[in-house]
Parts: sequence; structure tokens; C-alpha cells
Amino acid sequence: MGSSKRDKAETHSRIVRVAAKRFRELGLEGIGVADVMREAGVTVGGFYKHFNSRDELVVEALATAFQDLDRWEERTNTLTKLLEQYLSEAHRDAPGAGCALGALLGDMPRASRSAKAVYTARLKRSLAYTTGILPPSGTSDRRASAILMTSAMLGAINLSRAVTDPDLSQEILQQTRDQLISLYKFAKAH
Amino acid sequence: MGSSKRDKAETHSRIVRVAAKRFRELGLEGIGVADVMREAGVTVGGFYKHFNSRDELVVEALATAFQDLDRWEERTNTLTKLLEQYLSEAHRDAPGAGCALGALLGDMPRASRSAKAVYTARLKRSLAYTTGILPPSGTSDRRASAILMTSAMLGAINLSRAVTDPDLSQEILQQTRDQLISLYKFAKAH
DNA sequence: ATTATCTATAGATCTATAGATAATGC
DNA sequence: ATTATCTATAGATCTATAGATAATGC
Repeated sequence: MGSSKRDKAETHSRIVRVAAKRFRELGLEGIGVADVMREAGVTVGGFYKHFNSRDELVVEALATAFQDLDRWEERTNTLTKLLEQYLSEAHRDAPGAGCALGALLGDMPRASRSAKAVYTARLKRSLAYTTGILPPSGTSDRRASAILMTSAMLGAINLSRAVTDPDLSQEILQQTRDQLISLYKFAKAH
Repeated sequence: MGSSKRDKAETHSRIVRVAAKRFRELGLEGIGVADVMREAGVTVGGFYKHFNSRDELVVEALATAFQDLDRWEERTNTLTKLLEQYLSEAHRDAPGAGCALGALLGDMPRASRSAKAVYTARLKRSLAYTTGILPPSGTSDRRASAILMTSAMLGAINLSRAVTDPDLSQEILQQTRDQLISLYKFAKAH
């Protein structure tokens, strides 16, 4: 007990990191503040010296999880790489370290207004990123293609995590990936 | 108190109907058994004379919600109608009466094994249905197209419910719908 | 006698708060 | 003196069970 202000900042950061991982794995209601605190190496009593409410942790954890997505988008500069990595079995099996837009998609319709606002802002950035990575097309504008592609990617990663049949799970990832690649790789040819 | 066996069957059906609606609106963890019972016009104490566990209610409610989807697919026989109805603001705003594959997508990765099995079986039927409604294509097989289309539809309806920005919500529905229609309407031309 | 439903509650959560403890930092 | 963290707990859930009540159905 009795820690410095620097220690508090480090504790705070550890709490948010644990939450950013566990919320993606278990959902926004899937873990309580006591368990998050314990995993961060502290006890539950200190929680409200760090956050005014549980929802404040949710919002900070979302922002942190989206920073992982920032870094991933920075390193991923072609359409093929984007799709092969996003719609992979490795990504499917590691939601805690993966895309928070995908992992928390189904939680957002029922999330707090503040959490939805953070999600919405980050989705807009990803739509702009995806628009930029698409090749120019003669028939349909890239913004519309980015929306279709984002819907399909988020839908497919969730479906691949939802089904009990491993063959179907793999088929969903592979076919969505292959269809999107062939669709936009030859976009000019349309 | 003191009701007939027929009354019990009707009570049972009412409980499952309430759950099928509320689970789609609020998520599988979004409402407790006491509130479901109260909405069905009975009290919580009788619950375990109807179900061995809460999860048994979840499984029955899923099956009932999927019957709504059966009926909808039976009445919907063209690709354009399918997409215009599914990716509409009316469907977005009425999850309790809408597609359970969409409403519960994000809950399934963390649901019980029995619930996931019911979801998986119904998804397979919808993939077969969607495959059948697609026009023949020269370049890619219809099964693969059905997977992409289903991923995009489920992703888009969830995104449209997730965002706080009404314009973006509407844009996601409209662009996903228009892109999919133009993609498969002219599939033969590829 | 059996049973469908009721009231009441045990026991296990979970969020939030109160007050103690042991450091930091003026 | 202030504060970061601790132990302990209040109060509000939620699932599941116990036992009472008032009908049904042999």
C-alpha cells in the first residue's frame, strides 16, 4: 500500500489493458470490475479512485482496444494482406488481441450511449482507411465498396466465432476472403 | 392457481414467445427469468416446472425465433425483396420481431454450446436458402456468394444498430443493399 | 392424489461506498 | 496532510429451490 502518483498511472494503465483484452474476449458485460482489478494485480476497493463508474472503464478500454486497431491498420497497406489477416483462423481464435470493431459488434446495439459514440467514431476512421486501400473502380464508388467490405468482414469474423462446426467456420472465413479479394482485385475490369 | 394441462402448455408457449422477443431485443443475458415470467403473466416460482435451467429457455426461445425466420424466408422469393426487407430501417428498428441470426450474432461466440448448436443448424439452412435464391453465375459458385452475402447482411444490420449517427446507419443499410443487388443481379454478365 | 402456480428465500453474483492502512510529497 | 490501495460490506441484482395453495383429473 501507499504508492506514488507514477505507480497510480501504471496501475490505471494495467487495469485498462486487462479490460481492453477481456471485454473483447468475454463481451462488455462478460467480466466484472472485481475480476478486472484482480487480474491487474490490485483489489476491487480502489476501482472508484480510478473511474467514476464501470461505464467509464468500458469507454477507456474501448479507446485502448482501438489503438491496437490503429497500429494494425498502419502496418497493413494492401487489400490482400488486410483480408488474409483479418479473416484468418489466428484472428478468429484470438479476439482479446484482435479487432475491437469485430469483437464488440454485437454488444454495441445494447451498449451505453458513450460507448456507442466511441465505437461510431472509430468505425468512421476504419471506413476511411478501407476506402483508401481499395483500387479505383469504374462502376461503383470506393466508399460504397468499403461499406460492403466492412460489413462482410465484421459479419464473417463473428459468424466464424459463432458456429460449432469447425469446417463451416473455416469455410466462412475462406469464402468471404476469397470473394472479396476477387471482387476488388479486378475492380477495374468491370 | 390450479390450472389444467392445457393451461400449462399455453403458459409455456407464452413464456417462450416473450423470451424469443426479448432475447432478440436485449441479448441472451439482457433479461432475467423473473422478468420473462412476469411479462408472460405468471410468477418466477413456476419457472423450473417448465424448464430445467435458464439455458433450456434460451434454446427453446432460439428455436421459436428461428420459426419467424422460416416464415419470412417462405414468403421472400427474390433476391431484391430479400435484401430490401432485410436491410431496411424497419427491420433495424424492430429486432424483437426480426431475424434472430442477425439479432443474436454477437451473443453466440460466448453462448452455451447447446445454443450455438441451434444457431449453427439454422445458419446452415439460411445458407442453403440464400444459395437457392441467387442467380447462376459463371465466375464463382453460388455457395460462396451466399456466404459473402450472409456475412454482409448480418454485419450490416448489426452495424446499423450499433452506430449513434443516423445518417451513417442509413448509409450502411443502403450501400450494402445496393452493392449486393448490383453484384448479383448482373452476375451472369461477369 | 397430482399438479400448475404462488409466495418467500437461500446463495451467488455485481456495482458502489465506507473507513483503515501505509506510503508519498509538501 | 494527502493519497493510493486495502479490507469489509451495503444494497441490488439473478438463478434456483422449498413449501404452501388451489385447482385438475383419476
